Amino acid sequence: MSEHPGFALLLVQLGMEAARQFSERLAPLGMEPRHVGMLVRLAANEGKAQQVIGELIGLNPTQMVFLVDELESRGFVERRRNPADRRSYALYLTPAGKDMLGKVREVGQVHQAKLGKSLSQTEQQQLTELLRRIARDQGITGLSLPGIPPRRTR
Amino acid sequence: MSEHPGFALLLVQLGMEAARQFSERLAPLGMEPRHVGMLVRLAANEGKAQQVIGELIGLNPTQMVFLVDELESRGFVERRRNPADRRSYALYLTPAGKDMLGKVREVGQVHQAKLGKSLSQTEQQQLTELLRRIARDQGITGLSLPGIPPRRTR
DNA sequence: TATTGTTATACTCTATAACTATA
DNA sequence: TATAGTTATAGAGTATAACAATA
Repeated sequence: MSEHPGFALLLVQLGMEAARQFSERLAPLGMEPRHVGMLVRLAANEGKAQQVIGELIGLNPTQMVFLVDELESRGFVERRRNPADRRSYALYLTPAGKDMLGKVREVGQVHQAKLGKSLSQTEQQQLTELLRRIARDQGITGLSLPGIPPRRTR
Repeated sequence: MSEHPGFALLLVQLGMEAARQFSERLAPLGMEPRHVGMLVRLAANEGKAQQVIGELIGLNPTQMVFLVDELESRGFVERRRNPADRRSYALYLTPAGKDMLGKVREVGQVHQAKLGKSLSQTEQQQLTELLRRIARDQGITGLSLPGIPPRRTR
């Protein structure tokens, strides 16, 4: 087990390492993985209610409050009252948020390139295909990133 | 990014899922991933000092105290005073600890089989080979499992 | 004085429950 | 009464610092 780890253990270890490196590479942008999950999901679901977006990312209402607070205070996300139901907020990406999302995607590409630099292009495609098959089989659909929770500083 | 995730994101997501499932499958044995890390490392390093083992797993002296406490109270690990240096403890697996390690390895095999059930044997070998290459390239050698920390109940 | 293992403490993360304002 | 979002609080997880025994 320790000498010749199988793919199950390798997945866990590489997953942790990939997350750690991604987090490190996001740091210069002042972003963390949980912010990325939010921006990506929001880009595909603008105008939906805060808690609806939260369910898509896998965050509860409480976590959403702080995460949206952070991104709103940095001008990446906007809360707009829904006139039809004044209890709920509709969430939108601001232009600055879209810019940041672009930068984050670039970081993601560099990140993946460095992670896979010992594999050929063909091998990277093979790997992606194999992992996708497992993910589909295991019912992994959402964009769940290590859910480091929001900080309490308003 | 959300539509067709690359292997970097897939690694993170599958790694988290694999860890979650492994943890679930260990539960009937009353074990958690951090215990497994300890037993596996200890099997290959019996008689070494507590803090030396700790470094191999990536746990600090404080965490080691609680983790060894847990495993010792369950009769899987034994602390023996080192006559040459009475400050340090040499750690050993008990027979019960070796039995448990065997069961844990079985769980690990079942776990991997279920995780890879949508891949052929050949594909599983391909995947393992590709992941090993990345792990080697990224300098991942140790047996680091999600380091859920020990509980404070003595 | 330095080191092994231990204990105490503070800090962060996370989940849950209580609260407000609208419905 | 129920729901969206918010705030408060308590429990776990984690890192760090202080401590006792031995070297």
